[in-house]
Amino acid sequence: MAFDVDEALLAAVNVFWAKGYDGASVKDLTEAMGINSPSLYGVFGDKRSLYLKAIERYASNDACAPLVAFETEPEIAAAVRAFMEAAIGYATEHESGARGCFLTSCVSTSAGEVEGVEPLLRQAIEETDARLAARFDKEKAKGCLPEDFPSLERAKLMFDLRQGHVFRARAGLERKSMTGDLDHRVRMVLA
Amino acid sequence: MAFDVDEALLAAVNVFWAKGYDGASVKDLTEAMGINSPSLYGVFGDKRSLYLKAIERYASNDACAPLVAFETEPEIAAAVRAFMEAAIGYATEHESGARGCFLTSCVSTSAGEVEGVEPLLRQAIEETDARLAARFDKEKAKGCLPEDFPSLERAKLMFDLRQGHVFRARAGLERKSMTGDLDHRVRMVLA
DNA sequence: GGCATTTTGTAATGAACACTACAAAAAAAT
DNA sequence: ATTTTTTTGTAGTGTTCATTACAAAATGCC
Repeated sequence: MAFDVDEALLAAVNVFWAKGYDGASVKDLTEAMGINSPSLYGVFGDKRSLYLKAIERYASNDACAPLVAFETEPEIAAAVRAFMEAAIGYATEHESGARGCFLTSCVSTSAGEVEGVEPLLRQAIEETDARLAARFDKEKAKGCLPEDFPSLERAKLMFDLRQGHVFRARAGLERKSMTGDLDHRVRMVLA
Repeated sequence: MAFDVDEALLAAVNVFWAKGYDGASVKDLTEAMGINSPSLYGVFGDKRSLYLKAIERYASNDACAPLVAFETEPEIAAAVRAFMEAAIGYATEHESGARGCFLTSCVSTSAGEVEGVEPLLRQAIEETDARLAARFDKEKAKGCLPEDFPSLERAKLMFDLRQGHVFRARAGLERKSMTGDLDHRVRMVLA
């Protein structure tokens, strides 16, 4: 039976997320993916290529969940809050059991060692910044935010705050230790 | 000649920082440390024990540089800014060439896999939060901040903002892309 | 100076690593 | 139905891994 490539790739994300690139063996990967190593090499190329594909998949899907929350909530302050809450929830209660964020908590480690990783990280950051800023620009066009509202800087601010939550979650801190100041943070973003 | 244990440990930090725990071989470590493997095992125990000691050393020394900047600057707003600038500088221009922060960019990855790491990370975070909060409490006692100023929450905010810069630095983004909004961030920390 | 300890230098150990080979079975394509 | 492609299942390859052994040299301690 031909295996479901996307399902296998998602399984690979979860292994890399739990163990990092060097800590995840091809045996770990093939077991989680439910395929044999010749199939892994046949379809994905090699371990590093699989890793790059895993990063791309994560960056274009999972990492976007808080973005989607931000984009779909109609009122902007509620949208900022939704982003933060989604990010915290995602980092503390992922269905795979992994904590933090694959990109920040694992892929970062290999940025200087595995060729091709750093550009992907940079791209993911820049695209997230841009996507967050685009929502702010929409609010400005509607007159809900001032014309001189610094969309990109506030987008970066939201992204940076998320990284703090991610690190805390990875270190095992409780969700509720991260939710006490969200009102202030939302105000900070929209000030 | 007996080797300098602290110098060797610092060299180990730099290797682990560049390659992560699994990516750093004992050969890499002994070469950088300038000792032979029986000495590494004799003095430090084994690779994992060395790693834990490297984390502790980093957490009690290097990770503290922005804290020291925050604690030594007499005026509180300038102190907050000094923290941010020191954190950015540290993450982008470390003398070893490493980018980001050892704890966030590398140690995080092994949090769920290497026994003993997660408690150290948690401790480092909590101690940093407390140390930042202590400076705020001092300012409150002096009457420079309001009595109801939420020291711990703002300490956490500063720490979380730092994580954003750390991730960007690790991904290779330029220092100047991170410094455009510091005024706003300082204001929000003290609001 | 003599003895004890540490370090060097080197080699070895057993296991694990990423990746490939290949025949048979299964699935997909025609 | 036949042919082609993919996958399974298994084993093998050469290298690397963390760690230990051990003799000789160097250093530290009394």
